[in-house]
Amino acid sequence: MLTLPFEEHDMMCEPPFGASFPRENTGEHRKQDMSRPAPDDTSNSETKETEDDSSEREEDERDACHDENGQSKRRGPRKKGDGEGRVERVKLRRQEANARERSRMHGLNDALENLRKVVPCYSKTQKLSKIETLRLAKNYIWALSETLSAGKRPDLLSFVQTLCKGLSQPTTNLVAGCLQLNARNFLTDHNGDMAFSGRPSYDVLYPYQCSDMGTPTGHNTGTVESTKTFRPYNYQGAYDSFYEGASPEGGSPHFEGPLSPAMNFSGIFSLKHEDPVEYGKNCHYGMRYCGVPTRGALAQNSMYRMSPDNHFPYDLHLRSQSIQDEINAPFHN
DNA sequence: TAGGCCATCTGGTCCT
DNA sequence: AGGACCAGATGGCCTA
Repeated sequence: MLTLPFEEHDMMCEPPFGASFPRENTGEHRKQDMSRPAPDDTSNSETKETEDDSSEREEDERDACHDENGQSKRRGPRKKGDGEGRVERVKLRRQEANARERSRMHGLNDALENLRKVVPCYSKTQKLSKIETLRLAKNYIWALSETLSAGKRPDLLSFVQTLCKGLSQPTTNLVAGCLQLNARNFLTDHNGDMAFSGRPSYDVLYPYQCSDMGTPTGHNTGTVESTKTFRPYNYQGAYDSFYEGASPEGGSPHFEGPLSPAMNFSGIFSLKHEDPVEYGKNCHYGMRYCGVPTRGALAQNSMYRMSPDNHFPYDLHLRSQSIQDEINAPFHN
């Protein structure tokens, strides 16, 4: 059963046996196919082979099978009619199989895209790679499981360290950027384990101005676009959102805005989302110096904000003093 | 230009 | 027999 329409294709130009067979002769045809994943490309008239061409080629290939004496290696009568019909059926089945395979892979990619939306670092403009998406999702699940089993709020750093475990450097930077933390603090050691490097330097403490929600200064391996579009993690000290979260399947958020992390980090986590515009306004995530004009407004809403008198290593200041104390505790000890 | 990522084609294998 | 799934090969695109 076909799930997608299919068109004539040049696939039969391929060598008859095995994808590993050298394809020097098919390179030009393949170039045109590769230019666009859409199945319609297969209808390209320049690459399309007629049935007659195909049959003739098969005949040529048969004739080409000669021994050193020029004698054909093929024995017996040729069933030309049946052969053509069979070739046609084989060709048709191959086209159908290709269409199904494309459809299957598209479904797989759709699922992966949905997964991207529910892991902490999501952007329409700069997507995580497939492998990184899977790794981050695994880490995310692991981190959430740890949180649940511990039965208490985790500290931000250990959570992010778990989140970034095994991720590539660029992805670590992106995730760190989403969380408004510096990637250096989450770098893996030589064994692949996370290693916290200690108190960050000044540029880590004050990596950027409030107007920019991007990746921390000096660690932006992403594009300029990414620094504008990644919305930071929301480390929010509130359990109440936990049961409000939409299911990843049914409530998968769709942000038309620049970006959206899929969750709040709140000790307990949820998929609750805020207006993307508000993310830009609120400067929720500390690690940024929030400008004076917005500071007053931020005082009520920001999870973290710069504060000259607090002792948190990142100079983060929590809205809730109790939460702040809890998170700061490990660093005071 | 090399390397990473991706989409697609392809043949093999398993299952219904 | 035919569909689903898988892995290898290939070439295009993008970025450092």
